[in-house]
Amino acid sequence: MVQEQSRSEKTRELIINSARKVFLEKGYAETSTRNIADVAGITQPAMYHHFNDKEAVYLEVVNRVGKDVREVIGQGVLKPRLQPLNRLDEITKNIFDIHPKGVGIFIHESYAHLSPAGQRKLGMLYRMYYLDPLTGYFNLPEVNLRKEVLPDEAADILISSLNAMFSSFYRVGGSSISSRDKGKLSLKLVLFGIAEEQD
Amino acid sequence: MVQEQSRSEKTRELIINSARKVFLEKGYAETSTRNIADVAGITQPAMYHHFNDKEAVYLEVVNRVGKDVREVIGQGVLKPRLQPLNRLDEITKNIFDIHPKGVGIFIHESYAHLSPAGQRKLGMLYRMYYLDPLTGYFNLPEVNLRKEVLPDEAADILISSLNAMFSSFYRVGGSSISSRDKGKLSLKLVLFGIAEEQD
DNA sequence: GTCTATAGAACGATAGAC
DNA sequence: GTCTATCGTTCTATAGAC
Repeated sequence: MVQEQSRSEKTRELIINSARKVFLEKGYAETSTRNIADVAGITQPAMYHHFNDKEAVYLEVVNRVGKDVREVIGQGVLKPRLQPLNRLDEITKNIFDIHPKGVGIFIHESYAHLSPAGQRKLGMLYRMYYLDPLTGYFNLPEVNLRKEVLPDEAADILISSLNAMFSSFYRVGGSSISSRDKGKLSLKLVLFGIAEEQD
Repeated sequence: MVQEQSRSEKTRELIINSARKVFLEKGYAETSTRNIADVAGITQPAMYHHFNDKEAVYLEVVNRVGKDVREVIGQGVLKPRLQPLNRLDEITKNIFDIHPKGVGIFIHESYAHLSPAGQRKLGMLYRMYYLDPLTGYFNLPEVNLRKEVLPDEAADILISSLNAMFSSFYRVGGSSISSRDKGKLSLKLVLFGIAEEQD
């Protein structure tokens, strides 16, 4: 049952998709409502006919992006042919493909600039679309977490630590290895550490 | 040979110490020149008699903070009585004591808001005061790094990953363990990973 | 050396014509 | 539903009196 889209709905979608590009690239604080309007090809005040304020646009974008993230995590967790490590490698690769400048600039750095209500909502969306699906991976029987770390903590640490390596000043593994292998190496470092375990 | 401090030098020191508090707490972008002047008890334009611009104040602050960081790392590396892990635990505790909101908000998040010359200088200061001293630790013969990771990469990963855990939405180890033990646990997770190594 | 006053730019958001 | 015009705020930085 495909519903015909009104002109207003089309413009609203256009704004969301334009905002998605800019918010993912620059984060909430560095994105102006004029940036979004320019990409959408409308004037800045026209945006306010479709959304109450900048925060409402952002949270709708997080909702859209989050659904994509949940989808790629869900796909990855259920791939039975792959070893667990390769499955997680595919998951994290897909997450960072969605976030060209990392997850932190899109989610974590935006948090402080929202209203209290917006902060609560962002925390909820982050948990629902990023952390809970990843917790599903760490709950798999074939994944062995260290006993001090709970599955939902592991999900948060994984995203935050990978993001830190992703946007680091330096580059892991030297300049000779491909970015694909760097992702896999970063993942191994988060999972198994940067040092050899002592006896 | 103690030199008497002129009034101008005293005001300059006052500005730097006030700016240090605010920059460490909020980072470069969220700190206004009025914030700094208010804490110093002067008017905002008076600052411009002592510094060319906001960036110059920030880079002088990074220079001061950085010297303190190099100092606590140097002290920690040379403590021969402690086991290497306890030594690194003491080092990272002291680094994060200097940065009440983490290293990232002070260094990494400021980078994008500086001029190209300022970015080069910040990168230089970060390497000189944070990474190089920590590389000294990872070069110690009793520290066993994973073979894929070079000592200077380890230094960068350590600071970035600890910072990510420090400012994470969630809290490692549950609410029952003290923040002191959380620091030690976070350090272990960076060094040895969050998962059990496979056979 | 520090002040008042203000320039000049960017921002989020609103008013009101069409 | 979209536009032009503009309000009110905040920001870095400068001009010029004292």
